[in-house]
Amino acid sequence: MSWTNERVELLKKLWSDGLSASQIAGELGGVTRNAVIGKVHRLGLSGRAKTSNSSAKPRRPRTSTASPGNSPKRAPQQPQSIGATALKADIDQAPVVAVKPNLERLPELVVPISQRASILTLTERTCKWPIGDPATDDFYFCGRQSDAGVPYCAHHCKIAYQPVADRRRERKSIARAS
DNA sequence: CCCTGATTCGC
DNA sequence: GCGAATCAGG
Repeated sequence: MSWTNERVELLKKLWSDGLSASQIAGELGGVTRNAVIGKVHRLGLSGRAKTSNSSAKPRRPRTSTASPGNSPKRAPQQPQSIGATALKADIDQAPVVAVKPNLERLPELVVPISQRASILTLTERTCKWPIGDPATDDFYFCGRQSDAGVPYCAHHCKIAYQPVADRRRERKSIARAS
């Protein structure tokens, strides 16, 4: 992929919109976030918000990576984990909205504020399990680490994708208890 | 580990 | 000019 005018314009727009380089790379397609960052710099539009005062960055010289003689051959683009992709496919089929069972009985774990995510900070690998009431300020997403392509952290995956049989059994035992 | 942008330098 | 590799930092 080359940097056509259209792609450059889109890059400029998304960058000024505050999207991260990796997000922009995803939008554009066919480029890595490194390519995006490189282009941003060449365009001279780096450094949006984040003034980061001490702009003097001593940058160490690169430790020479390959001997000058042999052709280094870039590593192939990592094709995204097959396992994660497969799992994502499964999950996409799962009745995500329908689950979240017995929340009253399952004490919601407390997520440290620093890890909580808002709709704006969710990424491919942050847990998107909603906590609290969306209609109030007391609402956030779990935001902890999740595997690539998996929408929830390990804890919430357990809850969300608990086998139906288990849930039925659990529901029965709850009914029995009450 | 995950992520972010910044920089270098072979191509 | 391009962007992978690498760096520094959160």
